[in-house]
Amino acid sequence: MSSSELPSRRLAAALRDSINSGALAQGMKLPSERSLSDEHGVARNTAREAVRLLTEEGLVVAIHGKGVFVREKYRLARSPERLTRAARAAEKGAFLGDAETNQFTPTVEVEVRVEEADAETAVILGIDEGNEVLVRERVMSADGHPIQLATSRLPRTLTEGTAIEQADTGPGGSYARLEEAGHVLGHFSETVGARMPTPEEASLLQLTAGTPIIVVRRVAFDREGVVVEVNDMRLSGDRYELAYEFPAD
Amino acid sequence: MSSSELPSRRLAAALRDSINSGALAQGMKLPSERSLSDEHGVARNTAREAVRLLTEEGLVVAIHGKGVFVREKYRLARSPERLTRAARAAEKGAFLGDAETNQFTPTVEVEVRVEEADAETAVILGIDEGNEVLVRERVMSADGHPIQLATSRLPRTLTEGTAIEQADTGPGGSYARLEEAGHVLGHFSETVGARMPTPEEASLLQLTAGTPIIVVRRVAFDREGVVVEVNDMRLSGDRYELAYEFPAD
DNA sequence: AAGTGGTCTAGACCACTAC
DNA sequence: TAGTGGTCTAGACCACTTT
Repeated sequence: MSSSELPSRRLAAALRDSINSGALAQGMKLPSERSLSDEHGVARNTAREAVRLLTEEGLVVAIHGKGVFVREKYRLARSPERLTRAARAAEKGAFLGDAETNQFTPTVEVEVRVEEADAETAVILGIDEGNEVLVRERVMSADGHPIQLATSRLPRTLTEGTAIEQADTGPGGSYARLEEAGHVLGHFSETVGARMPTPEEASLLQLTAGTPIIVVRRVAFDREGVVVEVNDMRLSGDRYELAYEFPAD
Repeated sequence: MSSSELPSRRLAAALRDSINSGALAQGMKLPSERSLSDEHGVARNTAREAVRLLTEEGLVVAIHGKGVFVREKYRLARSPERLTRAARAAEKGAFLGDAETNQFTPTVEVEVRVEEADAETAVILGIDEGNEVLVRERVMSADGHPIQLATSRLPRTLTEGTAIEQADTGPGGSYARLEEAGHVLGHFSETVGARMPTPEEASLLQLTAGTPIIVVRRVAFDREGVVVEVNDMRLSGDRYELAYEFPAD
C-alpha cells in the first residue's frame, strides 16, 4: 500500500506487502538482513530497523542464527461453559475442561503459599488488610508450551483444612472443594484487558517480541454474593481466545 | 531485579527499577538519551536501545522533541449490561451506554457501504458467498480520542429500507431497528483476543508503540438462533477493559 | 567455516519542541 | 538557538545454527 518516505519504512512496507499478498507465506524465511541491505542499498542497521518494525507488529519472528520467518498463527478456542457446575461434577477444573474441548495435553505447575492481604486484595475479597490469604500460583501448559499464568487468592478462612491448600486440589478443582465446604458458587465476574508482558511474563510464557498478553481478573461469588476467590490470569495473546455468551435482555 | 550482562539490558533494568519503585513516577521525564549515554558510558544508540526496550513493554512513551516519559495508565470500564434491551429502550446504543456509565463525550464517524459476502462472512452470516452484505465501519471516540474501531456486517435482506443503511441509525441504534423489523434479538456471542495493531490501526487509534489492541468479534442472534449481525471491534488496549458476568451453572 | 541474527560504537544529519 | 528524539551510516565483534 502506502510507501512512506523513509528507507526503513519503505523496506518494511515492501516486506509487509509480500507477506499480506501471500508471496511470503506463513513459516517462510525472509531474505537475510545482509542481503536486504545489499539489494536495497541501505546500511544493515536500516534493514534491521525494517525487520524490527515487522517484529513489533507481530508479523515475523526472528530466530538467532537461523533467520527471520513469517509468523504462524496459533489459536486455542476457549469454551464459554468452562466453569459450569456440570463440568466440575464431571471432575474437571476449568483448565482441564479447556484441554478437553481443545484437545491438548495439559500440565500444571502449582505453588501454594499464605500471604497477608494487601490493600487491593482486602477490598476485593471483602476482608481486612493484613488478614491471611491463600495464594495459588500456577503455570499452565498445553502440550508442553506454557500458555497461561494464574494467581488465585482466597480468604484463608475458607481454605484452612481443605485440599485447596494442597498443590493438587483433587477432582473438580478448588471450586468443587469450596462447594463441599458449603460455599456454593453463585456467579462469576470477569474483566478482560490486554497489555505487553513484563520481561518475567514474557520469559515464563516463552513469548516472542510483538506478542501481547490477555489479562483476565475473575471474581467468584457464592450464592449470597460473597466473594470467595479472585483469580488473576495472564494468557498468551497468540494462543488464546476467550468466548462469552450472553442473552439480549 | 535481575541485571543482565548486556549494557543495554542493564540500563533498561535500572530504569525499569526506578519506575517500578516509584522513583520515576507516572508522567515524569526520563533523562535524555544523550545524558544517559554520557552517564553510563555507552554510545547513544545503546542508551536508545534501552529506552526502546521499555517502550516495547509499554512502560514509557517517547515524544519527539520533548523527551521520554513514564507512561500514565488509562482505563475505561465497560458495563456488562451494555447490550440489554432496557438500554436500547432508553434510546441508547452500546457505545452511548459506555459513554454514560463512564462519563465521556462520545463521537462516532460512520461509513456505510454494500459489499458482496466473502467466504468467511458468508459462513458466519449463514448466507451464500456473493450475496449482498451491509457494512458499517465506525470510528468511535471518547472526548475526541479514538478508542474503538468497529466493522458490522449484516445480510442486506435485513437492512434494506431501514435506517440501518443510514449513517445515523436513530434512537437505540441498529439493534433497535432490527427488532422493529421483526428480528427480535435472542443472544450475543463474543470472542476476545489480543494482538499488535497494524500500522493503519495504530494510526487510526493514535496508539503509541507498546500498545496492543483488544479484538472482539460479536455475533448477534435473533430468538430463532439466526445470525443477524457480525461486529468486529478493535479496542485500544490501554483505554479499554471488558466486563462479563455469568452464572455458576 | 560460513551464514544468520544480536549488540555496540562513533558520528552525522533531520524533525520537532521550547524558549 | 538549544535540546530532544528519529533515522541513517559503516564498521566491528559476539552468539547461535548449519554444513
